[in-house]
Amino acid sequence: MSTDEAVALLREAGLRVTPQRVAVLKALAAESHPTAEGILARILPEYPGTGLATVYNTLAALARRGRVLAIASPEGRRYDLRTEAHQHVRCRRCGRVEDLPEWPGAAWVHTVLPAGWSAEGWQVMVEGLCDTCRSVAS
Amino acid sequence: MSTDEAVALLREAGLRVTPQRVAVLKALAAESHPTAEGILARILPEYPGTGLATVYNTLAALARRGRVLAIASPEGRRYDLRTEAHQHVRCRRCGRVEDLPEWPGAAWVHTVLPAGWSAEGWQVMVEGLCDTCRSVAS
DNA sequence: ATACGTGCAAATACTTTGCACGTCA
DNA sequence: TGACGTGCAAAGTATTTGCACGTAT
Repeated sequence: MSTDEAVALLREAGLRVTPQRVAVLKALAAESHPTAEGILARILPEYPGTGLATVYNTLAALARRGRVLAIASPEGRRYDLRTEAHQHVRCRRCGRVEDLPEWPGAAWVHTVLPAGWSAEGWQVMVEGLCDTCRSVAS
Repeated sequence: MSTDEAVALLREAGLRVTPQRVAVLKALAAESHPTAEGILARILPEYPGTGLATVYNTLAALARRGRVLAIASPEGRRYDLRTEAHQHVRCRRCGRVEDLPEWPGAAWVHTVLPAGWSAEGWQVMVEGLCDTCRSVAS
């Protein structure tokens, strides 16, 4: 993601543009589903002194506005620049997360909700082992 | 779940039978997808003094043997007596989780994995608002 | 100018672990 | 009896919050 794109995204979201926020967005685009720590690690070389709290604050602000998706997993949260892909595979050994192509079950969702519930979205999480972890010991 | 069923489940899993573990299993059966705290709260009246660590230990032991499923969500983990249902709805306001009937497209999973990955399971999490939260303010 | 964002540190969960004692098999 | 489980407390992690200072608009 270019700086200009990051700036535009922040403005559209109604957030002030700061170098740290631009850096968070670039880190989100550069790495697939990073953790907050992973994002910070990517930012520090360019902006030493950036605080982890700022990363969390930025992610929370973006998530509240629907620009970023928080993915809960047993190894902690990971973040995703929200695209239309809400289906992921997670490696049970290393926690890595990757996208999957679109899930064909969207119509099914609306036919099976318990009475009185409404659906606003969904996530599919496939669990398995990634290429790297499979090639290492078992 | 009856005491006898709980005892049988523990024996099958190769775990020692203790009153606390039986109580954890009964709590899991009595409440839909409780949190560790919720399980403890349900146990305390009958077994005052039970420790939260014991609940976590029991859940971890059962999860390791595949008798219980840990469900990660932004509001923390919830636990489920493992049945074959791995599709859930979660209320975005109160965090409640309920089961959905089986999604008929399991075959899809195996056709979309990234190269080199293997799949061991999957979960579908639909997000929305539950009946109670919908009827309260917006 | 002023509201919002930042960095630090402290606070808050939530979950795991160490240890001495008790108990199931 | 001996290994495993329990309860308590302490230790980890992960995330959020308070506050004084800085900066984007």
